[in-house]
Order: sequence, then structure tokens, then C-alpha cells
Amino acid sequence: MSDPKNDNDTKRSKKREKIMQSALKVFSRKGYSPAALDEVAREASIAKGTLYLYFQDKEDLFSGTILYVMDKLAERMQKNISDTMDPIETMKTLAYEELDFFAKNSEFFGLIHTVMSGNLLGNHRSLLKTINERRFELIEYLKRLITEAKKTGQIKSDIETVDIVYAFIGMIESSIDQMHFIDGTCTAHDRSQSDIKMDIGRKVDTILCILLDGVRTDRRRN
Amino acid sequence: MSDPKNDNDTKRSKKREKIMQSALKVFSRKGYSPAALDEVAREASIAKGTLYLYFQDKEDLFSGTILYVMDKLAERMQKNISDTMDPIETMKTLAYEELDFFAKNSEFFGLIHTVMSGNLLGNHRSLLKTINERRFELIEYLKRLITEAKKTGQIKSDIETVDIVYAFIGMIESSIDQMHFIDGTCTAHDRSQSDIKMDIGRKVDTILCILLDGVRTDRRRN
Amino acid sequence: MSDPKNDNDTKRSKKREKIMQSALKVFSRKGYSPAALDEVAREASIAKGTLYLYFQDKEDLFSGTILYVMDKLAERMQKNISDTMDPIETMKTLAYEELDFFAKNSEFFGLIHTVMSGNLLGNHRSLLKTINERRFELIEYLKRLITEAKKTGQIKSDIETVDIVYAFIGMIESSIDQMHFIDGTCTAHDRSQSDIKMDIGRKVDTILCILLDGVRTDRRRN
Amino acid sequence: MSDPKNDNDTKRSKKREKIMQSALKVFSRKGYSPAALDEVAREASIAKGTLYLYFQDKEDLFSGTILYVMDKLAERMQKNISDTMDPIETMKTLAYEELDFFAKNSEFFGLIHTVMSGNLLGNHRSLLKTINERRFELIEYLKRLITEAKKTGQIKSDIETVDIVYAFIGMIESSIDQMHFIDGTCTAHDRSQSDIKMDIGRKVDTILCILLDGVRTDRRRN
DNA sequence: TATGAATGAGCTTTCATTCAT
DNA sequence: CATGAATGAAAGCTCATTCAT
Repeated sequence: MSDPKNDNDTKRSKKREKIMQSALKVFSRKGYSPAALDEVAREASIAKGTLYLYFQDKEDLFSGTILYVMDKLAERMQKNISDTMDPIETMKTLAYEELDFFAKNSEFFGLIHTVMSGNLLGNHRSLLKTINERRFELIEYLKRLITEAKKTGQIKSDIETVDIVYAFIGMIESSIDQMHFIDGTCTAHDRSQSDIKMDIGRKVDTILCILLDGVRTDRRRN
Repeated sequence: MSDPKNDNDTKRSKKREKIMQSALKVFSRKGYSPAALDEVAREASIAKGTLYLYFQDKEDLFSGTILYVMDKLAERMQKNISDTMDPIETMKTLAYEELDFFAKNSEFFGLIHTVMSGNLLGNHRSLLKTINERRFELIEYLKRLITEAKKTGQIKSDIETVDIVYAFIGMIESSIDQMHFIDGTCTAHDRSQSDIKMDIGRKVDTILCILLDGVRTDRRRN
Repeated sequence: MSDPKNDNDTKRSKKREKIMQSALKVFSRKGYSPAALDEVAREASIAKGTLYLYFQDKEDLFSGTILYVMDKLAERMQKNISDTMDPIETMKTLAYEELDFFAKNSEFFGLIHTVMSGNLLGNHRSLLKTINERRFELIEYLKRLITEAKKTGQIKSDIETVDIVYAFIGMIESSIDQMHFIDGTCTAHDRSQSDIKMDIGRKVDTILCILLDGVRTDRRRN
Repeated sequence: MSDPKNDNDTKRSKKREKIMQSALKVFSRKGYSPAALDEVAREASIAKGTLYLYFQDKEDLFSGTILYVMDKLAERMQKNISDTMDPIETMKTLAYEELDFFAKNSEFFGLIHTVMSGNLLGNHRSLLKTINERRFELIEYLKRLITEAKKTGQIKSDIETVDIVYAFIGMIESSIDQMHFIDGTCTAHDRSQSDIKMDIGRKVDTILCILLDGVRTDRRRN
């Protein structure tokens, strides 16, 4: 019953993944240029040459790794979101998933900055393009959510949709930064999982609370 | 009348600055590792060896350059802020200054990500420490502003001060991102200065508007 | 009736030959070092590892291939020459066969130079030795022909036999070069077979004409 | 009085030459691909990186070295030839210079075969083109000599000029081969200079003797 | 002080060879 | 016998750093 062709494909795929996980660690620790493929190979417990059986070159490994992680994030987001959800509930879920993802994949944090920093050689261009396309898609999706919320009267119409989107994204990313830089040191490794989960739930609530109602004292309530 | 000691010091200082400005350009274009000191020297119209008369090594040059630019930003912020100002007005000014600074020094944008990305060799640690100290100071300062605003009743007490601070910072940084990545391409070079200035003013207003009052439709007003 | 042992030997021999033909193509295109065994294997439609079942290593494959081709040339020469032939007629035949062979196996042309160039690792020595032995044999054979022709009075005695031999060989090799480098480009691929055959006949005639009678105007004839 | 600019240029030029001489040795011993720049550097008593201050890359070093040697040969030929010379005397001189050159620069012998073998990667093309141009020039020059000799009645008109040219070149190259491969081993190192010089003179005479009058017994003389 | 030629460690990449299947 | 994934030595090349001038 076993299909040897498929078996091989699976094995190859698993190994590719193993390599990308190792690459993720090394690229996260060192950034792109200073990361040595020697180290990636050692981390993956394979020979240096083997890398080249799975990836064309260093850049291909880098791109592959980035996209692999981003796919995992996108997948998780899509799994937890349905079209029937309330826009604001959807935003809450998105925020939660992203925060949770970065909490659990803190290695990925540095990589994002590496990508954003633009220290990308010529051929990285295609990666950058892909990343921007994804970012653009996310922004467009958020715009649609906000627009819908405006229609249903949940959100004010006198603030530009795009500004709301960027405010929302900024608040999420700031929370991720906060998680990673605590007391001036890069941590977030030494707390219990439940602590983090609670934290994230609270964080998301706070973000939406501020986004929706602001921080100004509500004088009218009195 | 002229003090030869001071003259020399001034000359040396000017040259250091020239080098850092050249370094800023190159590091911005290439990132840390791929930046070649050859290119910095060429840009500064000096010999490569001369760099080592002003900086200990590449990392020192990088740190120096980063801190030099951050000092310029801090200086500008301090110049435009006085202790007698209203907390919220102060926050507005801070936001404006930061956005304006990054608009005018767009090269610096990538560098910040480079620093954050952690492509930092051992000795970069001290730079990272300094940067985090500055960040910590800024955060503490913002905390004091928020606390004061809470005391004067301008800001609700039931949201944690630190959360407000991070929301604020996130929204500013997101705006900076937005300025630099427009339509998926890194631009912000091709608009008139007045356009940008207006934009920034509007941006800051929107950020504070959202932060203070939120985006939710105000049902109570009716 | 079939002898399984012999059948296997034949099969093995055929495969060896197939491999050498593929190797000939690749070595001709690339030379020794830059030729990749991957490519040889692909060309021969076998797995890379299989090469090592037929040849000890790359050098063995190279030597084997060279000698295989040289054997084919020697075989052809021997087939067309008999002991009863006139020495000069024999030389004509040798020249014709060699020119014809290189015209038909132009890939082999570069290989000869590769061998001569000495890009030969340690173990190539044995190949070089074999080739020199063959060359030596050819030279000795030609010496005998010339000596015989001297005896029969066809050739002057006052020119050293060995000098005549080298002159003859040089003229042949030069003609081969000429065939391969025409107008500064390496061609000899784009002419009809009959054109080439005629050419070769004429070439051989010219070579022997010059070798025998020289190019000087014959004043005595008048 | 000393011009520092010129001094530097001279120094640089001398070093370039030193490197090319070292490269000549290594490329001659190993051929192109197997030659390690490490070894060239060691031979020239410089660091590997220094090579790259004088040559763009390995191919540039190779091309430079080849052309450098060919220039030296061409220079010598031109110095010893004048327009007023008899065509046949000129050919004699050319032959002598070439044989003498290869006798004195026996390292260059292997290199020529390396170049001819065509194991030349993409960018070698420009070298190959240059070499073919030079070869073409030499051939054209010889054609003019032969044509002139035909006009003055020294050389028969019924043999094609180009065939005479190739016969002449082939005989010279064959003599060079003969010098380098004696008794199946590559030698020519272990004979006195005067022996060689005499040898070369005799060689050239023999070549021209054969080329002009052939080897056939002159029956008409009797 | 300023120079820039020289250095050599360290990187990416290739590929002949092996060996478990 | 045949396979081809895995290996790791070896090579070309870059560039931060030094130092004689």
C-alpha cells in the first residue's frame, strides 16, 4: 500500500523543514550575512554540502525559511477566522494569533527586522516583493474589516480607514516588541506558558479597548 | 587668541562627523555586514586607514554613527519640549518630531531595523544596551506624562500606563513604516517637503485622536 | 548454448563503452577538471554511483576514455596498412587516416591538448606514460619507413631520419589544427562530409608533395 | 628629480610581473583549473588577497599571464626582423626565435596546450579571441612572406600559400614538441645552453631545408 | 596625522567519492 | 548490480585590520 514515491517526497520534505528550522535559529541569532552555513548545517546535524541538495544557495535558504514561517502564521490566522465573524471579533483573533505566534516563535522576531532592514542583496528582491505582497494583502483585508465595521455603525466614519489599519498594526507590533524587550534585555524565554497566554489575552483586550474607546477620560459618562 | 588645542579638537570633531555621515549613507544602503569600509572611506574622501584613527573598528564606527543620529533626534525633541507643557501636547510634539525626523532622515529607517535585527556581533552588545537605555528613558518619560495626565483627569485610570505608552509608540512607528513602504515599494523620496509636513501634522493628529477617543462610534453623543 | 558468463562480460563491456562515449563528450566539452561526473552519468543515463562500478575514479575514467579512442585510431591505421606497401604510400595512408579520424571525431581534438597540457594529477602519470609509449611506437614505425625509403633511394640520406619524422608529424598535426580553427573560430562542424573527404585527400597530397619535393622553385627543370 | 608617481607605477608593474611569473610556473605545472591561487601566492611570496589587488580574478590572472608571455615572444620576433630582409631569411629568423623562446621558457609549453585545449570557461572567450587574433596575424604575415617569395621566383606558385604556411608552422611546433618530449619524458632541462643553441640552429636549418627542397632524392642531379 | 598596500581568516560553493538501500 | 543522498575537503574570493612610509 505504501507509495515509495510519496514516501521519498515526504522524507525530503521533512528534511527540508528540519533544515529551515535550523536556519531559522541561526539567521535569527546572527542575521543574514553573519550567519554561516556551517552553523546551519551543524544545527541540522547534516553536512554543509547537503544544504545545497535542498536549497540553491544561501539566499534561497533564507527566502525559503522566511516564507515557510510566514506561511505557518498565515495558515494559523486563516484557520481561526471565518467569514461570518464580527469584524471586531475578527481583528481580535488576528491580533491574538499574531501575538501568540511571535510569543511561541520568538526566534522569528529578529528575522522580521532583518528582512525589514533591507540589507538585502540583489536577489533578495523577490523575497522582499513577496513579503510586501503579503503585507499588502493583510492591510487590504483589515481595510475591508474596518469598512464593514463602519457600515454596521460600529466604527466612526470620520477617521480614515487606512489610518485605523496602521494604528492597529502598530499597536500589535509594539506589543510584540514589548514581549521581546523587557528590561532592556531580550527575554521572553523564561516565563511559564500559561503566564504568556494570559498576558496575550489581556494584551489583545487592551489593544482593542484603546483602539475602540481611546484612553481619554469619558467626561460624558458623568 | 586662537587656542590651537581647541582648533585641533574642532577639526578632529568635524572630521569624525564627516565620517559618520558617510557611514550613515553606506550602512543605510547596505546594512551592517555588507557595508564595506572601503566605501565609507571613499564616500568621506579619506583613506581607509584613517577611519581607524577616529574609530576603533567597524563596530565602533557603527555604534558611533547610530548614537550620533539618535543624539540628533533626542536633541530636537528636547529643544521643542518644555516642562510646563500639557502632557498631551507634549506627546503630540514628541510624535511630530519623531515622524518629521524619520521623514527627513529616511536613510536612518533601515538602520534602526538593522540594529533591532540583532545581526550584532559580540561587541554590539554595548550599543544595544545604550539603545535600550535610551528607549527605556523614553518609555519612562512617557509613563510620567501619562501618569500626570491621569492625575489631571485627562486620561482614564483603568488602563495600565505602560499599555498606553506602548500603544502610542506602536502607532508612531507604524506611521513611520507607512511613510517608507507605500504601495509595496520603498519610497518617500519623491514628494514635496510641504506635502510631507502637512501629512505629518495630519498623521499626528490622527494618532492622538485615535489614542484619546478611539475609533468606536460614540453612541452616547446622540 | 548461451554462455552466461560471456553474456555478462559482453553486457558489462557494452556499458563501459557507453560510459566512455559519454565521458568523451563531456571531457571534450569541458576538459578534465571542470567536467562533472554528474554530467557524464546523466549523458550515459546511469546513476553517478554506477560509474564507480566500471571505473576506479575520475582519472581512471579519463585514461580509459582516452585510450579507448586512441585504440580506435590505431585500429583503423593498422587495418589500412600492410607490410607490402610502399613506404611513402604507407605514410600517405597514415596521414589520411589520422586526418580523417580527427575530422570525424572533432571532440577528441581538445582532449589531446588537455592530455598534453599536463593538467594531470599524480595518477595521470600512467596515462601520460602510455600515450608517450604509443607516440614512441608511431615515431619508431615512421623511422623504419623512412629508413626503408632511404634504402630504396626514394629519400635523401643527408637529412636525419628523425627530423623527417617530426616534420611529417608536425605537418599532419598542423592540418588538424587548421581544420579546427578556421577564421579564428573553432568550427569544422558545418561542412558536408564529402567536402571534408575531398579536402582531406587534397591535404594529404599537399603534405606529401611539400615533404618530398619542397616548395622551392625547381630551377633545374628548365 | 625622482617622480614618485612613476616610481609607484614601476613598483606596481614589477610586482605584477613577479606574480605573472609565479602564475606561469603554477599554471604550467597544473593547468588552469587545478592550479590553486594559494600556490601562486606562495610562489610569489605574497598573500592570497594581494593577488586580487593586481588581477580581478583567476581568469584575469590567467589571461594576463598568457598575454604577457606572448607579448614577450612577439616583441622578440619583431626586434629581430626587418622589412628589408629576404622572405626566406625572415622565416628562418621567425622559426629560430620561436624555438629559442620555447627552449628558454619551457614552462610556457604546457600553457599553450592548456589554452588550445579549450577547457576555457565562459569568460576565457576574450582570451581565446585575442590569441586567435594573434595567430591570425602571424598566419597573415607568413602568407605575405610566401607570396613575396613566389613573386621573386624563390617559391613555386603551384602550391597554395596557405598550405605552405601551415606546413611551416607545423614543422616548428613539432620541433618544440620534440624538444620537450624526449624519450617519453618531459625534459629539456638538463642540457647545456650552448648545446641547445646549436641544436636550434641546426633544427631551423633542417626545417627550412625540408620545406624548401623536400626529402626526396634528387634524381635529376645525377 | 594620513595613507593605502598587504594580509589572511573566513565565507560560500562545488564535486569526487562513499554507502545504505 | 544499481542507485542517488550524503559527505567534507578544497577552492575562489572578500574585506576588516595593520603598518611601513
